[in-house]
Amino acid sequence: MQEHILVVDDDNDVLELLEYTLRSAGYDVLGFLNTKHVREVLAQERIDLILMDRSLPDIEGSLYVEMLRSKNINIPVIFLSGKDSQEEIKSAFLKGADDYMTKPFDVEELLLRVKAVLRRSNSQTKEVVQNLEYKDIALDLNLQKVRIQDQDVSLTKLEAALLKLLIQNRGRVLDREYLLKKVWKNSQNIHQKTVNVAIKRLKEKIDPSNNKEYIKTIRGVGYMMA
Amino acid sequence: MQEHILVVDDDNDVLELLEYTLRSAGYDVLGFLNTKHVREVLAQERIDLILMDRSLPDIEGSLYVEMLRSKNINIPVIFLSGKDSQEEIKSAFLKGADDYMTKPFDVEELLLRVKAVLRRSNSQTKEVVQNLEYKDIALDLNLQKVRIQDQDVSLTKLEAALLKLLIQNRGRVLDREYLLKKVWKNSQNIHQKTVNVAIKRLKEKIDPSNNKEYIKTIRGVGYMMA
DNA sequence: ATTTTATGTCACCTGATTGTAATATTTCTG
DNA sequence: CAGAAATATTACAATCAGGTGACATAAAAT
Repeated sequence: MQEHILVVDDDNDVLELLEYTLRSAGYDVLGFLNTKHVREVLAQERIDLILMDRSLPDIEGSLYVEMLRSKNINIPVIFLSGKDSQEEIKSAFLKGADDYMTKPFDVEELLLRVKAVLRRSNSQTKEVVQNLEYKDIALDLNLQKVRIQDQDVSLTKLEAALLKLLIQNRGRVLDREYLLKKVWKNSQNIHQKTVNVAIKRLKEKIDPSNNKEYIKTIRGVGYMMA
Repeated sequence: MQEHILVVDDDNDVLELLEYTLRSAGYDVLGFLNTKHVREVLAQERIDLILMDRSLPDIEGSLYVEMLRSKNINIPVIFLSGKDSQEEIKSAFLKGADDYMTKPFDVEELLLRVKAVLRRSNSQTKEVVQNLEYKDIALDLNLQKVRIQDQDVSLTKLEAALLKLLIQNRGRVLDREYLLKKVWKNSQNIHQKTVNVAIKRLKEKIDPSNNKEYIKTIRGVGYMMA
């Protein structure tokens, strides 16, 4: 999957250079001239690395990173700075930097350092898939199977995605349009009837004798799990 | 737990300075004047970080690291070097460096960079280059061999890396994206289908008669052991 | 430099999955 | 209860995911 890099630099020329360079190297780049909206973005997007100028209009970059670290946001940070004194560099590391480059920097070296930092930090992100439960159904999203009353049933990708959504939204009716958007994602021109069939197939898997009523049909609307 | 740092520098004065500095900072330090016994040490001890001079008597430091990386030894490395040209620095990163400091260096900055690298890599490289077992498979990572029911089978680099990852994550499904990142590392533009072929070849090696089911395919997701 | 080995890619095959359309059944309304 | 609308069921074709063997290139060994 593409890696996402957030860049903050108040010099528009430098920012554009960084954006261009990183995009050319295949990264997804979000560039900002100040830190105003950075918190929101971090809350909403998956960011793998932050490149940050130190001298920003609103706040000193390393102070901002120190604040992030204090909020337990441990995304790797590489500082870019015109200041190259030992003291400046050391204080940046103390505030949570992963690397520090002084301007003017060689873009190739920057790319290599970016890569090096990502290599170390990424593998740390072993996503732990949480499993969901509903009544006597235990959905294992890792193995894509359900355990129902000590019976293991394996699901297909589609079935697993459907069941996950239903369990996550238990008590809420999910209409076909919503299901198509969430489960079938970008696929174009999928008929709403397709949902009916998919639900039917899922029902058959998790309740072959058809006496459990895990999934309820809400006529005229969609489906739900009680 | 105390962290173990291996230092290689052919200048005895520098080596002693590094040993003293790092020990004072609470690390366990193993110092060497050349790379002769490094491989053995790596095989026996848990090493968390390597500090390496580039100009060594027996081999250029970055070439040595490149060799280690090619053997799937991914312990973080910080280079120390008198050479400060862009080309030198870039080539070091290309060969697998995590950071690069030019001599003469500020010891405090060195300590901070050491700390930064260790912070990122810690959870990852906790294990010694150890041998792993799974059922009746014993994987020897140093010799790149498996012993299966008293049969020695030699593996390729790729096969060993794959099998290592699978065994380490037994019970967990590893998807193709994850495998590409961990096993194929930085290589760009590798097709996900390539994983299928690699797994197939590994299966063939460790289970020629194809009746053991060591590696299970989870359709739509990836592969797992157990 | 030559030979061998390792590895990525491709084409093809198989079986599983899934969308669709045709048909049956249920549910709702009057 | 009849008729219409919604949903369930079934069958079938298209697609897809993964396995397999062949081949070309890259890497390693000699």
